[in-house]
Formats: sequence, C-alpha cells, structure tokens
Amino acid sequence: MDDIVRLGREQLASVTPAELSLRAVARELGIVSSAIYRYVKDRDELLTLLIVDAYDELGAAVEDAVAAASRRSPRARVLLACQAFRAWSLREPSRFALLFGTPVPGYAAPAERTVEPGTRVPAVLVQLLEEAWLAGDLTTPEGSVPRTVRRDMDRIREEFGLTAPGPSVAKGLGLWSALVGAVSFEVFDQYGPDTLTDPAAFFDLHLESLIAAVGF
Amino acid sequence: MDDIVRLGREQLASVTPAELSLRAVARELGIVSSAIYRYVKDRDELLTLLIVDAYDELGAAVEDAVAAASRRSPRARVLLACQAFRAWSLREPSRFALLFGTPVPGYAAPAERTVEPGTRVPAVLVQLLEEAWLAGDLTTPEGSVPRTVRRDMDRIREEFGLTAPGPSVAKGLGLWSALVGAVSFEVFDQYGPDTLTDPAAFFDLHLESLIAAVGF
DNA sequence: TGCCAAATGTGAGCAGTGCTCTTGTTTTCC
DNA sequence: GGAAAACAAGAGCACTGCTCACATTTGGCA
Repeated sequence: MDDIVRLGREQLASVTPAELSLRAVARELGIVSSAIYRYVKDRDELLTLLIVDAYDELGAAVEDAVAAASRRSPRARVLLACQAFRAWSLREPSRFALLFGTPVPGYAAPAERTVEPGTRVPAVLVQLLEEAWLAGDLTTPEGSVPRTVRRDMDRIREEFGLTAPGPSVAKGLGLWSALVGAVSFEVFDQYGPDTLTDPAAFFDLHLESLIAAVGF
Repeated sequence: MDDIVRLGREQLASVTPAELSLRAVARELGIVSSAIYRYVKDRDELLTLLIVDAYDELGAAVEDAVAAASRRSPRARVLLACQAFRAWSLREPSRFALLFGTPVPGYAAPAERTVEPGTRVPAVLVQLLEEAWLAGDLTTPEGSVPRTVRRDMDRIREEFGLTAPGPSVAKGLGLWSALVGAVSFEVFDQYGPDTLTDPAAFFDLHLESLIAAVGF
C-alpha cells in the first residue's frame, strides 16, 4: 500500500499525472498487472492517494518554512511561505501539476479526502494575515465590496476563526491565486523561452508587490 | 485539414487535452484510423494546430473587447481585456487547459508556431500599459529592481517597442500571471466547493486590486 | 498438527489508444 | 489513355485500464 504510493510518487518524477500508469507500478512492484487491483480500487484511487500525499508534503514544507522564522514579521513570513511554495513546486513539477494543473480526465477528487490537506497552504497564508491584523500591521483596504463577496468572505472568516476584516481576507485569497499563477507560469514554462534569465528575482519582486497589495 | 481541426476543437468541448483521441476524429470523419496520418503527422501536430487555433480565438476575443471600447481609459480597457479573457476561458475550459494547464505529456509546442499567437493577449496588456504611460496615467513604481530583472524587462521593452519604464513592465507581466492564476482557479475549481457564490464579483474585485498595483 | 478461509498472485481477455507498413483504390494531370 | 500522385483500408505492434476465473500462499483456530 505504502509502496504503491511511493512508486507512484517516483513515477511522477518523470511523467505527468495524465500518463501515470498503474501497470507500470505493478511492474515495478514485481507483480502482475491485475494484482495491483487487490490494493487499489482504481487508477483514480491511486491519484487520490498521490494528491493527498502531495498536498501533505507541500503543506508541511510551507508550514516548516513559516515555523522556522516564527520571530519575524507576518509579512516576512508570508514571503517565506510563498518562496517555499515555489521551491517545492519547481522541485516537483509533476506533483504541482497534479494539484494545480489540468484536472485528470474523468477524475473528480473526493472532497472529503482532499479538501483538508488542500487547505493547509491557504490556511497558513490566512493565519499570517490574521496575525498581522491582530498586531495592527495590516492596512485595511478601502473601497466597497459587493454584498455577495462580503458574505462569502464572512463564511471563510468563520471557518478559520478570523477577526481580520472581509476585504483583507478577499485580498488574501487573491494573493493565493496570484501565487499559484506565478508558480504555474514558471513550472509550465508559460513565459516565453529565455524571457526571464533570473526567474527567482522576478518572482520575489512580483511577490513584494502582491504582498503589499494585500496590505501587509 | 480544416475539418480535422474543427473536429478536434469539438472534441475538446467534452474532453481534456490529454485524452484527445486521433482515432476518434478519424471515426467522426468517417475514415479509418490510419488514414488520419495522411493529413496530420502526429497527435502532437494536431495539438499544435489546436493550440494555435485556441490562441487565435482567445486573442481575437480579447482584442475585440478592447477595440470595442477604444474611447475608454487604458485602465478601463485592461479590465475589459481581463474580463474577456475570463469569459472565453470559462466558455472553453478544455481549450484554456490546453493553453495554460499542464502541458501534455511528451509534447513540446514548437515555438516558431505558437509563440506569436500566444503573445497576443499579453501584447494587448502591455500595449495598454504603454498607452497609459504615454498619457501620463501610469504611476511608476518606486523601489529598486534587480539588475537581472531590469535587463530582462529591457529586452521585452525593445521587443514590443515600449517606452514605459522597466518596473512598470515587470508589474504588467505580474498582472498577466496573476490573471491566469485567478482564471485557472475558477476553471479548475481550485477554490473549495461553494466558497465563492459570486465568482464574477470576486474576480472583478481582485482585478481592481491587481490593476491598481500595476499603477494604472 | 491439520484444515479452512482469507489474502494474494496469475494469466487470459476485452476495449481502447498512437503509430507503421503494405496493399488497394481513386483522382488528377499530362 | 496511362502514369503519377493522393487517399483509403486493414493488419499488426506495443501500450493502457480493468475484469474474471483460477491458482497459490498465508494465517489462525480447533
């Protein structure tokens, strides 16, 4: 069981999620192809396991980066969290694709198993937002927020026990999607070829701007 | 030839890029599977055709949205461009995935055929940035930019004939990646289930913030 | 110790994929 | 009319996920 996940993970080092082969892990396991179904219901089942596995490793990486700098400002830690996110993603492009790329064909992740681990990274960001708010280090955005969005943000605030204002939470969510976008551009080579000679520097610069926009 | 692209496009309405089947378009064409290779070298070849096709349609949609509001401010037109991008992407999720999602397995898009159409949307954004700059409507960012990034931006400025300052161009690029990230979150259902009841409103709000961060 | 049942592994088979190769049939053009 | 080019067919290879009937190993209990 654990071996299967391990082999699947190893396979993802050299292959995109869509071409992950159950037969290949069976082969690697020294077992005939049909025997794999004794341990795993489906290819989808393996995908789910790998998704949870990846979410957990990514979540841990980001949490560790933040925890290792617990004495620094929330703003500095947000930057560290984002950098850790980027570093993990560049190290594990296929697993990043598994989590944030095109969903695999007929597959729909079972929410009850993936939502919680999938929330770890945004939870870190939102927690730091809250910390900054409590410390008075958050400049809260002006301008009005549509009622619908306000309601959605209130639900999120309740879910995470946040006292930070709705508009700030909205900006935090925006940072999250922008972060994934920026990393996705790098991992998937979306910037043209040779347009960024120093992507890390560009990323940091971009992030500064995003973080400032949130109000940190 | 054109029929093949058409059928491929139609297939992409109900299927992700990774499971696009050459045999299926042959079938639909009333032809035996091997005959398709008379018209198309590879599955990769068809993918390239579909990518160019999608880039062109997306580019046209965004350009049209901007052109239809030529009398409005650059800032307003950037917003319209982004909304058009989002609208097209939500209308064509598989084709969005083809362009901005996980790259298909062994496939590497031939730069000489895809770079130009793929640049149309960012070109629009950067053009509006330039326009705003020329009109004096662009607040240029403070803070220093690393030498490496500055050089990269200078190359882009030259390529597009821009007079807008490097830091602004960098922010524009950042907007582009953040935009794709935001849309990707929606298309790929990356926000948890039922967390956004009014995604369009959230998108607009987020975009306001991003556009402001660029300096428009 | 002996036996039975559960767990695990096997191999054949089905339907689907991309792709190649050889053969056959149309068009087209001179 | 005949040669050449274009198009189509069909068999075949290697791969995929998945199922099913069957064999073997293993563990626990009487």
